Amino acid sequence: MPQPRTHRDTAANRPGSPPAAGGPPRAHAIRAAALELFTQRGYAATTMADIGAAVGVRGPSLYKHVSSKQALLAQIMTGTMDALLAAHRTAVAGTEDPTERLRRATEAHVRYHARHRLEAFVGNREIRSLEEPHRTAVLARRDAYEKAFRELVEAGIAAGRFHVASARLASYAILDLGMGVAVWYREDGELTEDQIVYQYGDFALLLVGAG
Amino acid sequence: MPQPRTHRDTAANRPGSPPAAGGPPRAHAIRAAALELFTQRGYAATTMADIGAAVGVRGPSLYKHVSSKQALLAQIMTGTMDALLAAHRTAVAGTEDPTERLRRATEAHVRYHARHRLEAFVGNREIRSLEEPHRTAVLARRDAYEKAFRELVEAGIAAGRFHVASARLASYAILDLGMGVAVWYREDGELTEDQIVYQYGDFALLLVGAG
DNA sequence: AAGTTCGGCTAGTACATGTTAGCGGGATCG
DNA sequence: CGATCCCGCTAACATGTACTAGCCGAACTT
Repeated sequence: MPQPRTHRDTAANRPGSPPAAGGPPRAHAIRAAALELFTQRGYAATTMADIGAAVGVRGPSLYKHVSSKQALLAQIMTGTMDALLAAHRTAVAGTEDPTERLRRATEAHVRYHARHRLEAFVGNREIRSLEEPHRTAVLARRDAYEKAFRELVEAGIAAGRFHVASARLASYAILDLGMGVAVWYREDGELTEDQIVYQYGDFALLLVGAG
Repeated sequence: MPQPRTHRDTAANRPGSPPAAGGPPRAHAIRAAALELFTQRGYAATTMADIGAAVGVRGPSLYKHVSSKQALLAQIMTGTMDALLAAHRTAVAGTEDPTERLRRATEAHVRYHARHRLEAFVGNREIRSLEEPHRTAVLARRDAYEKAFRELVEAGIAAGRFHVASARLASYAILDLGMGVAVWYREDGELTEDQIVYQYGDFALLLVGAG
């Protein structure tokens, strides 16, 4: 028999807690816990009770803050894709030089996958767990992102600055490099974020035969 | 109420079917169906009934041929890692030249991920679904594979043939390239297996600054 | 002080799923 | 021709899980 339970008085529980940007703080903590668990175990293998336990609450209590497990995933995935696209646009906005544009886009890509590795990891792997209409929406953004990179490479080829047989293959390769970072990067690893970012930027230019 | 069912008479059902290598033909068909479904939906989201339906049989009937869903996954994963390690050993056996060894290892890596993309895909993504002791066994083989690549790069650096800041980073990059292939490669795509293999072999040498 | 809101909790519902038990038909073997 | 084996089936079991219903205490509001 479970013992009788009374209310817990955690820091996040107290109404006096610091009001965070981006919605109620509790909902934010739940999304963060879900993100971690989705990364570790996968969406299907994560239960609402697991997520609840991670924030010090029973499974059903989560429904006071989020509408469903699927909504939790959808928020994570669409937010991630939007952030990635925004980072890309900012990166390429500053210059018209093809080499510099590709370098900056690659650096932004890799930096995002290192700094937000959980989001990027889940964003890449759980597309199949997303139900419609969110899946279509996320896939559309993914395609747009991929296309943007491919066009960057094509522009460099057209300008005679890049020398590579297939723009498609080169852009896939660069994108895959970044996604790999989200898999193995650790903040306490032997390579710093900047080291990886700059090195991978160089790799991208080598791949397309620039300079 | 479901209608009464009688025995189906599928090709794979008839005892006179061609005896295939590698065990009873029915068990092989089940593994193949499981592989495809694990790829599409993930291990946790695939049910025994799904696998059964793919081979024209009810879920429980599968237990006449396999011992459990987990065993199905374990067979796929350990078989894949063994095949990958074997391909690597064969690839590097022919020469002592660091550049040529890295090229051949990369080509073998990429070719495996293209030709056996389902196995490679599941092998990369479902490690967390593997229970002990299989998970530890597969991870050990994965580490060995990764280490073999890193040592290939280190050997080239030591010989003064490669010029790259971090052997670890370069080997991760090369391995990630191959894994990406398993995600997007399609037999009917616009790039042939050989085109990808040779191009990626070149990419690997560019990354490590050979030549 | 009374009422309202917030956000926990337990209990319960509806359903899905891995696996076992046991049945039965057809092919093979002696 | 009878026994056995192979391999399908349905039924059932045990468990797990997303989510709903409804209760209740504490804090905030007026």
